Amino acid sequence: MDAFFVSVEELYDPALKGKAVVVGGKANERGVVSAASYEARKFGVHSALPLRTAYKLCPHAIFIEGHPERYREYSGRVYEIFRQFTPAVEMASVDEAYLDMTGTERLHGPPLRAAHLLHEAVKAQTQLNCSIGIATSRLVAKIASDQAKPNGILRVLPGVEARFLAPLEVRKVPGVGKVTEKQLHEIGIRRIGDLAALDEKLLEARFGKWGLALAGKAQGLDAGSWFDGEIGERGDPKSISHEHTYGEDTKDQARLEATLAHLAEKVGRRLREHGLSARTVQLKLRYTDFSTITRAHTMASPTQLDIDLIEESRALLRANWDTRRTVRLIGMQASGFDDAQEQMGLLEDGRTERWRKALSAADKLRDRFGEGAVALGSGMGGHYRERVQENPAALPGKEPGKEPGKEPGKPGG
DNA sequence: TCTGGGGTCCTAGGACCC
DNA sequence: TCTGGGGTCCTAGGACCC
Repeated sequence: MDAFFVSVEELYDPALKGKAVVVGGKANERGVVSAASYEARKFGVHSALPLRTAYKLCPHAIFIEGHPERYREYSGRVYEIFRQFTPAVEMASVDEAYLDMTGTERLHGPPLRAAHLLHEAVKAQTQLNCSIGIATSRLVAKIASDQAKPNGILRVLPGVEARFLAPLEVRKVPGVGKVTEKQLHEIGIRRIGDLAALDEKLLEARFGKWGLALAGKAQGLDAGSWFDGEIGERGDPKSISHEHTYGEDTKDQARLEATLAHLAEKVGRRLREHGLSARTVQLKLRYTDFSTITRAHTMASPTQLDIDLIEESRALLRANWDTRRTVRLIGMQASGFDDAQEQMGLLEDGRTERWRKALSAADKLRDRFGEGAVALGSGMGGHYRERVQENPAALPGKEPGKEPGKEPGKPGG
């Protein structure tokens, strides 16, 4: 999709059209640009640029927070359109997909014709622009679609993949970022053609397994890369995480623990939505100097309960936070998943069952009244555990309690 | 410039087991 | 007693993607 977030925002507010628009947050906030309109890009604004820098480059731009729900909704709509063209659709991200069109020629005609129909269908049904790359591998199709932007279609005929790639900068290869680019430049490789001309053994010696994959990519092959394999639905996630960067760094323990509890609830909720239980909980801390640590703990049995995630992550915080240092970011991640359904019934005791029911009731309230509707009574001096033990069936977060901090979405009860 | 948030994959070392 | 080899699991960090 072209300038996806900005384009969706324009559907809701047509006055934005043709203007310099930056999605990602306010101009003076900590954060980076998620998407910039083509007008804003003229001033050098691009995604991943710090918002404060974007403001300096383009002070007249309209800065908006963005609406992730809207992007997910439109992502779902385009997915449905794609599915009318082929059953083999894989959403690679919210605004990017691969379609395996093998064997659809009788239905949709030759590749360029099919792509044109697809382009029209997306435009007609969503009013959004997209760009399409057509090729014999995902790698080349992706690069072709980049080259086709904005709002274009580009086909790389079978057999000319390497010739198409040769003049492009190595940075265009997905997987080659700042670091690899620099390393390649150091040995005199600037274009994909240079890479293709290089001896595979040399690349392997210098970059290991990754070098071998790189050699394949230079020829336009998917093999050895992460999108090696069939195009199809993505399975369950391998990790679920949330993190938060403070507006100003903090060393207030109560505040850190309150934020952590809130993050753990969000992670717990998503585990339950996916029907997953996690064995490993990871804490992440970023200090003021931007140095970042992660500390993990693996439990004997998996969980999808907020209370377990809160306790695990809090223990990690207490054991690993260097209290002399101010914290910029705190985050938590759950991984090491088991299918939750299998666990249930087998291991579930009375406590676990009551918690699961209470949490699913809370999840339903959040569905109806929004994310801030309910929260576990955590960060209130750590007394929730005792209250729970007095009355295990109590709905978590029912009592308003005192506001411990001003973390996002922290409700009044 | 002053650096988000949600992910994936890879590497490397250590513990532990047979 | 001066020290194998293979495998798995866990942890920490880092590159990279959108």
